[in-house]
Amino acid sequence: MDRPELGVLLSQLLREVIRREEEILARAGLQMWDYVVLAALTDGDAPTQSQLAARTRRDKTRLIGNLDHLEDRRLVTRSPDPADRRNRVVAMTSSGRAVWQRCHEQITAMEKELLRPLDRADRAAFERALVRLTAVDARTPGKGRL
Amino acid sequence: MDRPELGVLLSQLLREVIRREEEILARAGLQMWDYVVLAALTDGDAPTQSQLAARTRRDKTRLIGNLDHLEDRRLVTRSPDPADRRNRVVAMTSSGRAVWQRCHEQITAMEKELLRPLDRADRAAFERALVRLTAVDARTPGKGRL
DNA sequence: TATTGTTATACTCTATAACTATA
DNA sequence: TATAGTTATAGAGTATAACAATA
Repeated sequence: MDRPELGVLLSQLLREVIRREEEILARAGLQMWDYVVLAALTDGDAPTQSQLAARTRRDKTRLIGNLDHLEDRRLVTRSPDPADRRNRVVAMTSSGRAVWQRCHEQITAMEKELLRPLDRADRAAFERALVRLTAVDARTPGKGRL
Repeated sequence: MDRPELGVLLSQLLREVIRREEEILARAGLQMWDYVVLAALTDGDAPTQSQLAARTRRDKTRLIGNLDHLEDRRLVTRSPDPADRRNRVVAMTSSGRAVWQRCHEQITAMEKELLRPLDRADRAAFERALVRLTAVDARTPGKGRL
């Protein structure tokens, strides 16, 4: 059975996911990449901005605007590391965590709604497949638009 | 069971698909969007460029560069419609079809390789799910970077 | 006047290269 | 000298508006 190419299917689906996600994030005053950066801090503080850039697969220079925005809104802090004052430790504030959590919950609900057309088995298989496929190979560095 | 958000998984996977696809297309001297436009013509000629733009969900002005490129390489033709000479009928040449076919085969092989980590049932479910999910809602018009 | 295809302009996003402050 | 973070410059990609040809 012939199906459209993966590139077509995936870009179409991702576009829709982004559209719905931006709607949610806009209500919280966040842009997509703000949220990505914020989300990367739920695992724990970033010892340096470069490290955070690598974690989010973004260029360190592109990260700065997001951090400025998040810091202005008191969702994260940048504090010089006393041990090496060139480094800035990036940490989530409690307010930042609250904003992230609210967004994350809404996104989870959005995803559930999006996947509703699938029956339970297919949905499980779909999610399992996605996780499996993205675990395959070493991630490429932080360039590009995705 | 918690999994990463769909946006993360899909963008990661799409990035990898694009990376591999660009490698294939580069060998044929095609850019990604050239290929998308070319592929859209396998279903049949486009009566107007606007119609082709809609078909590929691209802006009509962004289409022009691709058509210039494809026409230079004699992969498509643009001919004024005698019935309404404002319109240009866009058609694939036989050479264009051959180039497309070769790329398409390589891409199909690439996809098979990419999906190899999945067992047969999951792979089928994954493809079925993708097709189902992209059929859900009316496609958004031709703006944006995806 | 309206429409198709094209060109021109402005704007956004990304990549690269300076620059600063620490070490 | 080298590194983390920042700022500045240039380039690519996209959106919008103007334009020429045809209806």
